[in-house]
Amino acid sequence: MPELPEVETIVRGLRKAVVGAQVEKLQVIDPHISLPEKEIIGKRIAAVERRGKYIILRLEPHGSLIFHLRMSGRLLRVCPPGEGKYSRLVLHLDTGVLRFINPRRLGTVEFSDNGFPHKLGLEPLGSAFTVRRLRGIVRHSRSPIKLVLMNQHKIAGLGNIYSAEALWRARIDPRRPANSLTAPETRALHTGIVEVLKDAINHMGTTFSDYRTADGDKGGFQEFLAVYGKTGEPCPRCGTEIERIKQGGRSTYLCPKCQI
DNA sequence: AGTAGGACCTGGTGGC
DNA sequence: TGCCACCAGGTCCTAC
Repeated sequence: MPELPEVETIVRGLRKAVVGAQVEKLQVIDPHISLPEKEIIGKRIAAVERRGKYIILRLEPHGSLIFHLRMSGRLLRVCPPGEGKYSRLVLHLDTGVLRFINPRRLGTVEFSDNGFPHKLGLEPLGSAFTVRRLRGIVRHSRSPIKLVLMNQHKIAGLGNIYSAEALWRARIDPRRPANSLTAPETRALHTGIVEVLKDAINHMGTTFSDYRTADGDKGGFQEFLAVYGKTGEPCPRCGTEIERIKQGGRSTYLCPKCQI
């Protein structure tokens, strides 16, 4: 469920609380999870980082635990009453407990001893993500622009909500072939992406149902969505009814009048 | 190269 | 209450 802003919020919440903590015990509840206990028990957490939608707990002196929450996972330092039901892994730290909650079991956790093992595209909030680089990404594909934005090998961190919202901000129809975007449209899209992600981080992400911060709180950005999940409601810019369409098997929301 | 469909999993919701 | 269809912040794989 979480996209970049939600994962970033979780990472910031964890960072404050678990950096420097020592892992005392691993409680593996889901038999699908296999971790090398010897590499983890007794280690201290050196850092908490985000790459795309992955959460990385770096251990001292080497190794890391890498989580991906997929659709419904949570990583909770504070677990509200009754919400520990789908705990699949519990990390007992000398400063408290960290729960990996994963109701649909789509989320993953793995140990890596040699860096980050996944290939990902540009970080949209990194300094390398320039208009120029976005132009380079966009003009080599005839796929619909929304699918390009959601491709983690190209840009890492955008998912269904924020790609739809960024396209609305840039007034671009999500079905447009990526390589049909003009230079001004690409510039507007770059701005839309960066700003929607920053705005969402400032509100601790978007909570529909599952997502919680590491402290168990809901995000607040759902109040500020323009199109996502707003079928039939008026476009905040022009008042036209928001439409829902399907792309790549996922719902996309758009304003049929001001996204062209 | 693109795109559709299914697989992985489980739970919530709305219609009849 | 029961059953059914469809929905879900993700990603990977196969097949036209």
